[in-house]
Amino acid sequence: MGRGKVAIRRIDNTTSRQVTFSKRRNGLLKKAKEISILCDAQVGVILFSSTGKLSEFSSTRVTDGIAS
Amino acid sequence: MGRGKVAIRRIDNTTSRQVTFSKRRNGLLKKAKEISILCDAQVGVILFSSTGKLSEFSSTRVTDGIAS
DNA sequence: AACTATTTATAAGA
DNA sequence: TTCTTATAAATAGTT
Repeated sequence: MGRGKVAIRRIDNTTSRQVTFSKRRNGLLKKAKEISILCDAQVGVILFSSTGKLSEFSSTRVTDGIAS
Repeated sequence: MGRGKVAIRRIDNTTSRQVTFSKRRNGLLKKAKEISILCDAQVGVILFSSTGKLSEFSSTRVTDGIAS
């Protein structure tokens, strides 16, 4: 999508890679949430950026079934 | 996307829900793979459909760090 | 399972 | 780095 077509290979430029990570992470988490709601599915997503920053989504609270 | 705009709420019709799950699962797994390659990120996605079927993606082999 | 009309995501640019 | 917008990609409804 976007102004140009992009090949799926590692982005060499560090800044571009981080910008793209931020944008696509938001998109991925949004879609994970949508499919969990639309389709009544249980979904978990976890990402570590190349700088080690964690992002996650889960359709059910992580404490479910552990304690309460 | 698609012929009509769709509200993000549970799809009541079972057939439609399963069809949408298949389509969106494919899209989600594809995007997970793309961000892992483009951005050199570690990514895991796991889905259980409402019928209990499992789908998953991980950017690194699940055995990494467990044995070898 | 294929097909498109449309919506949505997003690559570049500002 | 947040906002814009042209364009690629995903997908809802259809066949």
